[in-house]
Amino acid sequence: MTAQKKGAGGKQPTINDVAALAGVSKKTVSRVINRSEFLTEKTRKAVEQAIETLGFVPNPQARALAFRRNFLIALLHDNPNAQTVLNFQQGVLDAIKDSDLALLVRPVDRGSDGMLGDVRTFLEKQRPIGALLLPPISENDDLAALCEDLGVRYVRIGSAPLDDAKHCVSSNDREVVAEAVRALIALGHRRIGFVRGPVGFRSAAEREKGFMEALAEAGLDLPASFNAPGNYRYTAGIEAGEALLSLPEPPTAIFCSNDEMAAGVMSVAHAKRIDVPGALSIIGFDDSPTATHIWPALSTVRWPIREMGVRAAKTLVPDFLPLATKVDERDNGVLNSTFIQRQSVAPPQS
Amino acid sequence: MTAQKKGAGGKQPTINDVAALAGVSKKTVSRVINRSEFLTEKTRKAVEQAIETLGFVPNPQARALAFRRNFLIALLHDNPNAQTVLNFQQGVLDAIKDSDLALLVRPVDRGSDGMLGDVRTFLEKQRPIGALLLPPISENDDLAALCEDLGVRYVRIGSAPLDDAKHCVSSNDREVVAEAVRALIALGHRRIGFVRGPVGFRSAAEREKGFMEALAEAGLDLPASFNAPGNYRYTAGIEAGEALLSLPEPPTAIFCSNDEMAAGVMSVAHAKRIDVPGALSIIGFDDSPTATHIWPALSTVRWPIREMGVRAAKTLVPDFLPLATKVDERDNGVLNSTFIQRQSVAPPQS
DNA sequence: GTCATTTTGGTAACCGGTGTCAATATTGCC
DNA sequence: GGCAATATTGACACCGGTTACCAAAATGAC
Repeated sequence: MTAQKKGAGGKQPTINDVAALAGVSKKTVSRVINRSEFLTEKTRKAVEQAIETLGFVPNPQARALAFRRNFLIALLHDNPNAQTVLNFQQGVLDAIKDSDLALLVRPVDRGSDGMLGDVRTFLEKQRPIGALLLPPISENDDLAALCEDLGVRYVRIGSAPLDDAKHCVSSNDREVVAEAVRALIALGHRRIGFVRGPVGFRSAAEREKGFMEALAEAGLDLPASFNAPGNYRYTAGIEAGEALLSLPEPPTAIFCSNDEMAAGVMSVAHAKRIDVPGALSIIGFDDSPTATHIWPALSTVRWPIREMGVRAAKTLVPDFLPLATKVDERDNGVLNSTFIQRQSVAPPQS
Repeated sequence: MTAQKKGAGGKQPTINDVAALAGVSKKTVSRVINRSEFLTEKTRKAVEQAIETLGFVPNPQARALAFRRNFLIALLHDNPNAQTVLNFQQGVLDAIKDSDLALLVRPVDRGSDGMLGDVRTFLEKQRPIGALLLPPISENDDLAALCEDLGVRYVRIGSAPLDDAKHCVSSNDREVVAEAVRALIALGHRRIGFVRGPVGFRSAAEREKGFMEALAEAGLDLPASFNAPGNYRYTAGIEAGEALLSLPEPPTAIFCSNDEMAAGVMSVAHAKRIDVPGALSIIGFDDSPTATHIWPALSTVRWPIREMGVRAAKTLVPDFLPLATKVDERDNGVLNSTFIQRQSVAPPQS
């Protein structure tokens, strides 16, 4: 029972009450709150005792005003994938759990003209210590510049380093995509299709690079007809599936740049009575809930999104985190994604 | 171009700067900010002009301190469904868009012992104006009592009224489930299975009631073997599917209490080569992304979650919202869910 | 024109913390 | 013991707004 029950009407005790009770000045209490090192053990104990007795909780608004900084960090995201956002968010919360920080969430409308202005207004009004930028908006350099300009720290999350390690946490998507495609090749696949991500997305480019690398290693090439455009949406997967699976000699395996599009391709396969994985292997990317909710379960690449949230928070506000299991200076901020094998992949028929 | 570009180092202008420029006292500026009525048109214009020129943004921390209240509202959620949380969140943000409010997000671990204590600590530390409780934690009366005790307003979101209208926004799930089941019956289905939600969840109970109502109306009953337990997870859907579809006389249609379980049932049908919807119709609930990402697309019930977010915010903090399209006093806080027909439903065979 | 009443603007105190810097222990060293 | 160096603590202004209260100006009644 650490929580002291206060009568509903009873006012919250202030630092002055604590100071009076402990017989010290409010500044000393402030020092205890902020874990100043220049304190006698005896004084500290006395103050802590008084805090405990009164059930004192420092007023964050007052602190924020005095510190000229809010104890808030902002999570800026466009929402391509709700589960990703929430997992990341959970990671951030894991990291700031025992700190004084709280998390502000702010969806951003990537498309809109006023986007930059909106974010500026938001940051000016809330003045968070820092901002975390989730992809795809993390790829927007103007946003990073805006944070810089406003003196708001920032960390960008990406599928490959977007910035120096102080400002970026990323995963090694390219390598893992290559690994996944190598697995297809090892099974005997030679006609492998590709469904691209949206133009201009770094994540899409990385996945494509990984795919191409694996193909090149094996001396295979990608016919234009096997290379379908996409935009990370289910409907794009449907279109790509229609296109690739209507070819006279369709691919025996298709790598899709994300799970939703893979689900679309799989739907087309079902509609065309093409057996998955017997006649067609499919791989996606993200390990979204969809990956395990479709049948057969989708092989995919999981990026360590929650862990990236933890890492991002530690990178953003190391000085506000308790006992901060510090991020190694020499760390480059790259975390490992994993290729996950499920039932959607098998050797090609005969 | 409302945003004024400030040099990076340049300090944020304060109310004093505005007062000086406009040639009035800070009190007058404060009156303008807070839309006081006792002001000459001329004075107000002058102050607004100065604010515009300086790009002044009132410091929310200072206001919060002076007002003795934070301009924050908290969203407390356990995460059964990421998309739901995010959609609701979006609705809340729509509602508070032009206010001074910001949204704090706080996942809650329903299972953990310290849950109540954690939430208490959070609320005491952040002191938000109010809290929004998403299901399933909205069903926890202790949480509501805690808010009451701490003087934090709250609104509970539920599948049926959980509280008086001042504290609750809900949808009419029961009716719409009944409607969906009636649709099955109208198509000719007589052997209809049911996959329940988790025990103790209000939402699960409501969906079950709706299902039973429709059956009763048609003079049908639910054999025990057609009534499968579930917990809203995909794996529960798999188990339920295995059970129901292995019966000598399996149901021709199955209503699942949520989409994930419906996806599980559908996977089993695919594995057993049972044609959906030819030999088996399936209906889910939630209209989650999964519903449209599986094949065939799932008929389901969509609850107006984003709109509920808007409504919840309006109910929680009507006094902080601009021109608040006020919630009608006579409104009971119930919004309408919708039955959505997709490809997973058809008449029973022969 | 004078007095009472209503509007408006100004001053000072305050919200609950923190920074600065000086004042007061405490310790080390000769 | 005396003095310098160092460790602790406190006084006070200040963060950027708000309210309380008062004074000045404007308006209306006689």
